[in-house]
Amino acid sequence: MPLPQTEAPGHLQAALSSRGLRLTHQRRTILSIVETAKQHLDASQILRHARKIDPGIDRVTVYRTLKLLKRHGLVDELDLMHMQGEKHFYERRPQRDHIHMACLRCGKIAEFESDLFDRLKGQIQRECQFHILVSRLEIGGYCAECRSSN
Amino acid sequence: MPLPQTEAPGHLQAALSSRGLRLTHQRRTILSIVETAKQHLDASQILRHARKIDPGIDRVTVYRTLKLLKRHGLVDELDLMHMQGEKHFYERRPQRDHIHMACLRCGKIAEFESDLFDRLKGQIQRECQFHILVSRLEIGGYCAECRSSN
DNA sequence: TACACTGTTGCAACTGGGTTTCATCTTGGA
DNA sequence: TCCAAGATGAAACCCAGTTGCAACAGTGTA
Repeated sequence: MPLPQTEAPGHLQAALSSRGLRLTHQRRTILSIVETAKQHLDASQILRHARKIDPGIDRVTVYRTLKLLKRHGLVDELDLMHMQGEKHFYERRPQRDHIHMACLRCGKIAEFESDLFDRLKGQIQRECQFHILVSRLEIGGYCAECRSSN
Repeated sequence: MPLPQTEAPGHLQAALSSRGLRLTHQRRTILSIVETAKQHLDASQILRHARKIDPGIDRVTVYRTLKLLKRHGLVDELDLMHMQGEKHFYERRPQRDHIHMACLRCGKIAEFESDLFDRLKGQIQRECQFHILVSRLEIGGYCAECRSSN
């Protein structure tokens, strides 16, 4: 489940400091991991990566930083249909929202962008008078490979 | 956040027994609660309701039954944007999928059905060759009342 | 109606992701 | 360089959900 290439390296750091938040070593470390991740990582994976750079970093700091990033809309939290227990996964917020499709057989996660999705959100904003801040569309089912094989 | 009226009372029980699953007292109790719920309930609320009918019922049984119902596609599990910690909420699976909108200010949950949503899922099935079993679209933001007041 | 097979229940102990508390340390502006 | 506000680490904690196991109860069969 590769993520699209980082649009702007250092973007998260810039976004944090422009909001007047402190850029500590630990935050820089965590930010760079989230920013360059090739897959969706959960908190414990982020911690493991972070400790390769800064062995003293604590899991509490990872949780706190992720919470901060989420609160500022810089990362999105995913459940990926709870395929792996209650873990949450994180990805930097993309320019354009996408849909996550989780194959319940092989576990692969695919992403998909769609005009229809954008239009749907527009419809909701208009018809429900609902101001959207976050949206999460997760789909569980079987991917093309798993459907054909067997 | 009222749920639409139960289409077929006893439907969940019928669905379970038609699949060859045992209809125990405890299951009947839990099923009737889920079936007639006026809001989205989490496991502990379901347990509390169930104990009014059968005081001996154990929370483990509630968890196991909800898992069973979910596995058989009879109920859907919702996160409601994690507004209340890591609780999961349950609703009997509706005829037609709907979107959940969670107001991050007042906590109200609204539901919305849309042709665009159905078309979007159709597009995914076609273009991604992905066979959809479950889908969950949750939106967080501000509802009409919270936008206007203040 | 009784039997027996097998799935289900209740209990207690456990798991694991995430949070709280608090003393200590660091950041970034003056 | 100084220092107040904010961030960190360590340990204890919380709590939703799970597991292992002995006892129990539906359901099909005779």
